[in-house]
Amino acid sequence: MNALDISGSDGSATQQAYRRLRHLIVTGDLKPGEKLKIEVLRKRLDTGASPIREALSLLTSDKLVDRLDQRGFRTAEVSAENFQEILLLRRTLEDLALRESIANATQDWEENVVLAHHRMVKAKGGDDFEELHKGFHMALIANAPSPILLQFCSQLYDLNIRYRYLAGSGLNYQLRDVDEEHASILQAAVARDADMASERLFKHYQLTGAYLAGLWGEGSALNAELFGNKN
Amino acid sequence: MNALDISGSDGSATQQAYRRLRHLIVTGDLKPGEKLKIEVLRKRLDTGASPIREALSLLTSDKLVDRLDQRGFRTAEVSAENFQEILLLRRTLEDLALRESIANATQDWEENVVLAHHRMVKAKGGDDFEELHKGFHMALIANAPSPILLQFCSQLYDLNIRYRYLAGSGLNYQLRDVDEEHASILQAAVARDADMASERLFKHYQLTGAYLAGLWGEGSALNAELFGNKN
DNA sequence: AGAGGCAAAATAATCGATATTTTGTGAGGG
DNA sequence: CCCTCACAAAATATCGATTATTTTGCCTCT
Repeated sequence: MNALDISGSDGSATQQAYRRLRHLIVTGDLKPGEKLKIEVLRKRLDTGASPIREALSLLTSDKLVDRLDQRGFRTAEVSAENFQEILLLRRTLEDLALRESIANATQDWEENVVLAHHRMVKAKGGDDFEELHKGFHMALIANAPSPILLQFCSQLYDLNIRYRYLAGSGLNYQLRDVDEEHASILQAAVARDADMASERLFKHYQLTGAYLAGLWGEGSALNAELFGNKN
Repeated sequence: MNALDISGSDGSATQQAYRRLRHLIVTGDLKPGEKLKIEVLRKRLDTGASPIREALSLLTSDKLVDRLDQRGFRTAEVSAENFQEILLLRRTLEDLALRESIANATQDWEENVVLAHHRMVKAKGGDDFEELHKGFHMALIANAPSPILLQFCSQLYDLNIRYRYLAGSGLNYQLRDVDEEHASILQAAVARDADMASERLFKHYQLTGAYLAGLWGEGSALNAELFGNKN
């Protein structure tokens, strides 16, 4: 790669393709269940077939893409059951991780959490809010001495935001006082109060879940996305 | 693929390579941290570079292989911490899954559990005991309405048996009365007694963990495997 | 008219070769 | 004597084309 290449492209062609495809899927640009033809993607991303293929393999690990034995790839289907499962697992696993993280609290960890929160608040409404929001949640649990658990949480987080985008992004997401919820979790975590932090995180998820589940019930746009076009 | 091809090879070259590499890694034939050179593996498995590459990508999802940005692949490292984490996560997640599985018990499920147990007992000492043992454990939790959770359990199971092989297989594994442990779990599950099944499963893991951890303490062969050759 | 099967097209999987990157080695300078 | 830089060798990543598989459309036969 040329050293002068300015585009946000670090890493190999595979990595680029991975990030771009991931974004297309998470944001719903590539629809659930849509067939992913190598040739089409190759042209769209202007790269070779090998990087595409490898990127799709990587996305398979993230459960964003399904591989059909000799019939290529397609984006993972979505369903109410899948959504509920993700929500439930997140609550369980992040609670677990949060408790372990606080149990092993250090000053470094605490400062990172504060920073992550600050950055998230500052970026409210911005383009990279989503990323920073994840950053905050991951920072909270980052001190759990359990890399595998953390990776599960990260993966579930990504699966979840896909549903958020399918539900019409987080546009009117701020109806609730999410800021206050975040702040109170931060405060409990910094105070090393695992029970309180856990309780507040749990409530945060409960509300988020109710919010998104609500979009389901009312003949919403989400249903169209979910069951409309499966070309 | 030729229709007359008799070898246990269904599926694509990639799938074959995946299964064979997976076996080589889990059984310790490919040592922890060992560099996986495409060219070497290509010759060893007598296939092309592309299938090898894709198989390694798939194994990355299973956490059996690490991908180093532009420096190829190597088998995942092992460590006492990693082992303990796997053990702990398995206990937590399988307990969760078991309770959900029993809560949704059906006759089909019950019969599958009984069958899986029978097959495992029958195969004691046989070549496919390992596979059937996993079959039993997965059958227990299979009724949990949570495919993602089940997949986490399956993955953790595989990571765990890798350590068992590294500890010198399960040769003298039968010192404990594992049969009795399994039977008692089966009995509790069939009786729909979630608490008792959970308690017995937990104890089963505790004993297994102690057994394997014991191999660690005493200047064992495991340490040699773990810290000996990292070529 | 419908079912079944054959042929053609589309698509995925695989291969062989090329380009890029990393790693190892040795000479020159501090 | 050690460190740094440049070059050479090795290995990986990527490309373009070939091969194998699946799907689609059409035709025949009942």
